[in-house]
Amino acid sequence: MSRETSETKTRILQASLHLLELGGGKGVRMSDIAKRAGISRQAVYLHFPTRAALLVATTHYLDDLRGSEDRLAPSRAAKTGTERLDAFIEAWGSYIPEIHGIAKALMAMAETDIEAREAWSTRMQDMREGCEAAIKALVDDDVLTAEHSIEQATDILWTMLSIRTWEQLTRECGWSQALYLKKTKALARRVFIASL
Amino acid sequence: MSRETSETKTRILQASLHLLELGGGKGVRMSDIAKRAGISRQAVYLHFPTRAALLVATTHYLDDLRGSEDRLAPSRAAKTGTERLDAFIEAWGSYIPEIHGIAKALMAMAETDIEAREAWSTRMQDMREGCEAAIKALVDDDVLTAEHSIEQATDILWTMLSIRTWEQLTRECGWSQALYLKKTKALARRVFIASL
DNA sequence: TGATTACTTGACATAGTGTCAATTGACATG
DNA sequence: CATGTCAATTGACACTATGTCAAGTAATCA
Repeated sequence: MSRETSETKTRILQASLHLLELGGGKGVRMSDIAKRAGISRQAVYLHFPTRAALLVATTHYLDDLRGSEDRLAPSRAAKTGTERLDAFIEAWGSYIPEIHGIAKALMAMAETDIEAREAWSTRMQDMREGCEAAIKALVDDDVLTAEHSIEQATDILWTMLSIRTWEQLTRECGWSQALYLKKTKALARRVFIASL
Repeated sequence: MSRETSETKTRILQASLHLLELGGGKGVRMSDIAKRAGISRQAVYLHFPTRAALLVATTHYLDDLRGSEDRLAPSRAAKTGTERLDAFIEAWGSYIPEIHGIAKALMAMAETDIEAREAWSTRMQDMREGCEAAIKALVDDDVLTAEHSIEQATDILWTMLSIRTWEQLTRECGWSQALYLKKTKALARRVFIASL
């Protein structure tokens, strides 16, 4: 929306993003970000009122950079419900590693900070809409498993595709990104598609 | 193992457990615990060197209280693999709400503290063994879906039964505990059992 | 020349963990 | 009774990180 972003503001966002991506979201302090942006710690507060606000702004900055909307184009263009499900998992699942650092920081912050919690919640709600659209495409094709309502199926897909689930499978279980994508797609088909 | 737990130590653990269960793991401070145990904040450190150590000790205390081992008896006694899978989900899934508060605190601490991370990791690894046993029972009955190796099936079940997944479904999606159990069992059958 | 803007420096408040030293009260033992 | 020990108390302090405030500087614009 609002352009007119000052050069320094952008430098701060770049610094924030870089450190967050690098360190996997681990303890990135205001002073770290300031140092990398080449300004004093206090100057950061001239642009962002709190750490939470900076983290939130960083996610928006990342979205702008990576064009999160465009990623969903193939999903929306899919001909069949099954294809759409696959495409959505591919798109979101491939986006996760890129946003993981910042997501982790925001999730941690959300434990204590309301602003951060709401920002995170909104983002996840957006993602949920993608899940719902994919599920509805299955319903349109009349292939959704009978045992799930649309809402419950959406809940399940949303949970399968959560960042925490991705973390557990790739970090704790050591799955490669490719394996994660392949298995998640197969799992989703098995769970949601009736005609197997 | 080591008995000889002093009365005060026990009071601290009780206080810790109570506050953690109550507040859902939200910001329970050393001073809160001390106050509830009826001693000074500094006195807590006479019994537990760090907050992390206290949290870890609290989980062990909870296990002793609730007899986490006994819960798995029905699972181990199950006749068929499918029954075992159901019984394991029932046992662990019912345990989650009881440990959720302390688990959340420990998970949050694990982000920064090595001691906490290792303690948590060990507990989750224990749980994973239960998953593996359930999966192996399916293999023994020759009903495990062909597409999963034992290890991958274990990974998937482990993730399905993670605390994060429970949190998402019951907290974010508003599922009741009963619905969570029912759906999780159904999902596990659908994913792992071939002869459907 | 003077005002405005962006930034700097240094000091400070606050919150929470963890440490330390000096002290108190209870109880046990020679 | 004297002594020592143990558990706990109090108060002070170090440390880390966020966030605030005031005073000063340097560049730019009118």
